[in-house]
Amino acid sequence: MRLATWNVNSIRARLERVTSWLARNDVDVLAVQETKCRDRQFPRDAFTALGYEVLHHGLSQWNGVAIVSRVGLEDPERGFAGMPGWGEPRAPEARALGATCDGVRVWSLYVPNGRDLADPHMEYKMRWLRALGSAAGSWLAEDPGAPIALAGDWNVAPRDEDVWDMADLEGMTHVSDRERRAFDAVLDAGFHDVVRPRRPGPGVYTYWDHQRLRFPRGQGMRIDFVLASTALAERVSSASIDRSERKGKGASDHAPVVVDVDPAG
DNA sequence: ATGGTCGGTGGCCGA
Repeated sequence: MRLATWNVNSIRARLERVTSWLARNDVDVLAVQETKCRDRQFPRDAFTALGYEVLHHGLSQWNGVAIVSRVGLEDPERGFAGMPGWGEPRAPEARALGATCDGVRVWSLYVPNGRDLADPHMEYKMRWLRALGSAAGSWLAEDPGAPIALAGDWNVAPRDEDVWDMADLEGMTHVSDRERRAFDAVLDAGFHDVVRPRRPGPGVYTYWDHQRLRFPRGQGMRIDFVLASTALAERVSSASIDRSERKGKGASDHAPVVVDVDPAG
């Protein structure tokens, strides 16, 4: 099974890019983030025409997550148990969507952007990450051999080599110690970054800000991950980042991350 | 030169 994750930064603006990429790359399951639309606005027909089923969770013009699959899409879950909300009063946002695809529990995740270390959004991001780690840990406590993929835009660059220059990012979000600790807590709960061992850095990124000409300058960050449970990680045969999708007019600011998974033994 | 671009939307907000 070929599994991918991609923050598309508006599915309606990116529809041609995404569908043609799917058709060219033989992808079975795509976890999508930042669809930026409500359910009724999601362009389903373009995917069903290619033989995919679509599961979408969107509540407004912000956020929005989807899973597109041609190998099944069972037991949908919108949000996870204990997922924090935002606002006053607190309300859940469309940032997490789970479904089982050919026996693999796939989560499409869009971790909140902290904006600034002193911004209230930062506390929200921390709450959200900790709750995700806790939920993911409980799934494995229940079934240690479960094949689970936590796929998405984590808005955290967990190691120094995941960014172009730590000096340029001093005092910024994505690289702070507490964000990194929260990310590492998910790994400690029994999950594995299956891309880095196969795509060693430095200079391997998934995101380049549209602002400040980050892409032409090679100033990227690796913030999109497929974190696989041990049982799933053992089945991963290859992994890559399709940097070519960041090129040209009409590109998202993120590139797709692709993982190949062997059939269950 | 400390900005530069893209989305959503509706006359700014979010990344």
